[in-house]
Amino acid sequence: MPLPRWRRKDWFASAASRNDEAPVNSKVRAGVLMQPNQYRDVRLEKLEKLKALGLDAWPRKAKRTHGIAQLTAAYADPEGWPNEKLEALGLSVSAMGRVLAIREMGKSVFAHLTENGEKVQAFFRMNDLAEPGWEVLKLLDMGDFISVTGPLMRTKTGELSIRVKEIQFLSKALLPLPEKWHGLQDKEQRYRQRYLDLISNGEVLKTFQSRSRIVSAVRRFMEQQGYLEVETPMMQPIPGGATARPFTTHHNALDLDLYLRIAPELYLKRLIVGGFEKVFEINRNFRNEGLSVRHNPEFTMMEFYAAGQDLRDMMTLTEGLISTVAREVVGDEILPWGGQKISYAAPFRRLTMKDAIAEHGAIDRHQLEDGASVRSLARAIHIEDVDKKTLGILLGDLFEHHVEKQLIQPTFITDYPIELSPLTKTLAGDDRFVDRFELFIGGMEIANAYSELNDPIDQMGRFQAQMDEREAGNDEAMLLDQDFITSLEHGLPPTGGEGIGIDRLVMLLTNSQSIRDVILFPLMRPMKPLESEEKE
RNA sequence: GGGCCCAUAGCUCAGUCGGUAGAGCAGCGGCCUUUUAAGCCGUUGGUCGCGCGUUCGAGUCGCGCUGGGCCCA
Repeated sequence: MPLPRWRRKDWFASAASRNDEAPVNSKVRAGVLMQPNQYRDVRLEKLEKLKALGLDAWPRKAKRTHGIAQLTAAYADPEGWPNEKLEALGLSVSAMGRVLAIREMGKSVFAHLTENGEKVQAFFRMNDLAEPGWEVLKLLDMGDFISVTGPLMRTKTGELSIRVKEIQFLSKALLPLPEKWHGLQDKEQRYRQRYLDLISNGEVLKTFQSRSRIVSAVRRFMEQQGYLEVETPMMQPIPGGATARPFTTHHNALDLDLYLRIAPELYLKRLIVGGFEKVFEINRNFRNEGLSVRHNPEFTMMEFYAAGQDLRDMMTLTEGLISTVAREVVGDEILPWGGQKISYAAPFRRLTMKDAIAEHGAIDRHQLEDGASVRSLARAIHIEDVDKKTLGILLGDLFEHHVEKQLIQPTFITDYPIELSPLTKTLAGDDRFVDRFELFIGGMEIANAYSELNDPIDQMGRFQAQMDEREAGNDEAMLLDQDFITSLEHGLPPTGGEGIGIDRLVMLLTNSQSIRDVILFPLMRPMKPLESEEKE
């Protein structure tokens, strides 16, 4: 049996030599493959000197009695801890961190150590350092991880500092950090080498720490509401639950083509059929589409379903969730968004799709009831194939054009055309529209909720309509999932369901204008391999 | 997919009308035992993203390509 591709010796080499005619972008490859480099050479020499002093540049464990945050929280206040009191305390601490600034002053040196976004000053004096401390200090570079040990003190300017008696190298950095004042600005390099972005741009670390807290607060809120977190397949034989093009993959042992999920929806509903009352899932979806400031091909979505509930319940929960998370994580319900302010205080505004088009498009409401006038409104904004499209789809087009970007304050849009919503119950009394809302904030779609369609016969008809669309060439139309229909035939109770885009929520709460600023490693075209490697 | 913009030292950026490539930070050497982007003196470092063209001469002008950004679809 042949070895799998990745086990074969030549695989890395052949993978690396693809596109070998293409030129290399030299800007982003500095240091990547141990190319000669002025900075590394100097630091390698220092490394040799460390070894000559009998020191390990990469020991197994750091000497550490306190985290830097712990020290600053306890002792940074100059009122409570004036220098005399600190000296009298006589506490010797060991702290570790990355060296982000070094200020040499002859026979004394100041450095800032950072750990987890917090920093503390280390004060080295020739006379204070135990042998061979001064020799070791001369080998220190910015970017190195070190541990320092000594008593706490306060400098003349009042800054809490460690009067260092002992230095321990923890990790010698061979490459230099970006410029200390401006940080790393080049967007490409910030995304490709996110670690450098995190080290040198303090706000970036804060944003991603906020992201973690937001996800955690969302999870806590859902659990408090009685929802159970579940995990459903990310690899699906029939990608369903949304209209989008999927990524394909393959399982070898079963010789089975699979799709990365575009949504967990159909599996979560099966769980409600199976007897779960309230479930949620926070996980990645994958959609094979272009990139923009609001789209990354893999993105994080929370979907949740509650038996016995409808759209109104979902609205209440959503308002509560978002305003609570804003308060808990950011500490306020009114937050900046670009040059504007957004109020996350519940309740959010509610508006039907038609009313929204009328209001924001300055269009007479009656024109939206009549097919001919809707078509002419659509032509006026250069919608393609107007004559082939149904009224509902054209309403969606009008909404997108006139309204979406205008919805800065949180707004629930309701009463969606049935054509846009194959998995949703119709409105009582008007089967051209469905019981669905989308929540818009900051001009972005943040959430999408339904009173879930639980009539298997109706659902089969909707799938049929989607398959017809597929026949007609729309490769984003949904595929028939027979097993899902079967589950509905066993009985899905009335169910409220919703998806919330976590990345976009994080964008709003951290005032980040691009989704790439809230995804640690956004999708990038890979760098081309180096020529030197190919010439082996 | 279409349009516009960007790519110069490790990083942040200048570079005029086409005439042998510059600064700050970082690095290296020196001075400085309480500094805060420390300061002062000296100094190393360049495939100007890649290729082709125009020209006596291209970082600069033209075309193509690569990567990235923004806007639109």
